[in-house]
Amino acid sequence: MTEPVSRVERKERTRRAILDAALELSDESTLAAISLRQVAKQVGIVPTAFYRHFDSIDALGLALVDEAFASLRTMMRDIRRGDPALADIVDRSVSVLVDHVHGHRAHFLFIARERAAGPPGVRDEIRHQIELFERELSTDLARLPGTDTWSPEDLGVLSNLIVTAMVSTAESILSAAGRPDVEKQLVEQARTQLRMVLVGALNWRSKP
Amino acid sequence: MTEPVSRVERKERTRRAILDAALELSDESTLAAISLRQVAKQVGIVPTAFYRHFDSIDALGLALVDEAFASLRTMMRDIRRGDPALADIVDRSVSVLVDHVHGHRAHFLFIARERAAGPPGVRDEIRHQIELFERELSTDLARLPGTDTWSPEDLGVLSNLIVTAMVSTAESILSAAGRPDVEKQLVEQARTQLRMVLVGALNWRSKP
DNA sequence: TGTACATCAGTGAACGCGCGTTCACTGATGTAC
DNA sequence: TGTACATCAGTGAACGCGCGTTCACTGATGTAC
Repeated sequence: MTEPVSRVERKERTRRAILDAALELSDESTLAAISLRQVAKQVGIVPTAFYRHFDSIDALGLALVDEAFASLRTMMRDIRRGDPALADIVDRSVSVLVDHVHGHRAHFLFIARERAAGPPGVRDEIRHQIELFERELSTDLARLPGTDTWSPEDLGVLSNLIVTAMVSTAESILSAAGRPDVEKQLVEQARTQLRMVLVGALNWRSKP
Repeated sequence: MTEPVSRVERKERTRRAILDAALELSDESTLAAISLRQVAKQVGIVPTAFYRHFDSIDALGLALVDEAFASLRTMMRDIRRGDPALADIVDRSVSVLVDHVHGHRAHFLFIARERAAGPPGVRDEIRHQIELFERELSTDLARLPGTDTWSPEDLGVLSNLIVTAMVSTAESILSAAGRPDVEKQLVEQARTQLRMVLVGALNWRSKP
């Protein structure tokens, strides 16, 4: 019993299949090295049908960036939710990050690769989105007790340090796929790093 | 008056030209997206002559990784030299890093790109080399006063955090090329981050 | 409800082009005697 | 010093292949009346 499917719905399914195929293919290489024909073949359409959905591989790349960061924002909301005590903020944050890396493996891999090697437009967009994350984190940090004496600059610097460390943690976990012992060690390392940074932060006083 | 040139010397010059051409081309894209023919054209040799020097673009990539890390080791030696007091270790390290990023711009760019998006062999080699750096840094850190009570694990974790932050700083500086005000801010940020981390480290006690 | 027409996702042939790799070659440099 | 031969970096033709893009098309779905 196959349901009847509208034209719009069918088109959306193909679009979805193209995005997934591109994600999967760039898993083993990078968007810059993927051909329109490879994507079409993987989807099971003729190469020219690609143009019904995207103008070029680059345009497809920008769509993937949007998707990936949408899922990252979900993650940030997950971390904020519950308004946890300072004591377990580290454990909670790392756990949520690790869960999302597993749940959105392809998206994380895509961002990690294209951040460094994607087409210029894609690269800029990723850089910009990460900056937005840092600013959001700054705002969150300003609400923590003990940061009253901090300058806005130092808050930004701290938030950049944390985001950098977490991006690096996510990348390491991705490359440790299939080795649970290595991953466990990486998770422990991430927690210790965040704690070290927090110890530094709590003993920090901004210059006047 | 042109000097006579030996066959060996001539070959070495062409090899050099191939490496430089690949560095320059991967500047705008990534090794995975560069063709043997593009490299040959840039060098001014016929495509087949490439094989006199390298088996494939991947082999060329590995040679570039070796080169780039050789220059990074020079940098590490520069930082260690002079056995500086704890007080200015941060300023010295950041200054040396920034100098080397400017002096070896192409190599740093190459590593930054290929670390995330290069051919698997190249990626693994870069990862391995960065690990070696972390271990070296661990050894250096163990010599600092105040780390007597630290476990080897925590030393490794700290050294990973520092290397991650410095890699990220190098990448930011590269993408701030031509904007000295932005770069100045990034350098200041790197210094503050290292100081924050050191404050954290000095107040840290490893679990028993 | 039935008919006639419009829309448009996907098709398939065709194009010129750059790709990696093979092969037999050339001619300057190097070596043995 | 002069000659005969070996080496080997670079040449150039040729190959089959996958590339992005064009174009006119098909036929199922959607819409107007």
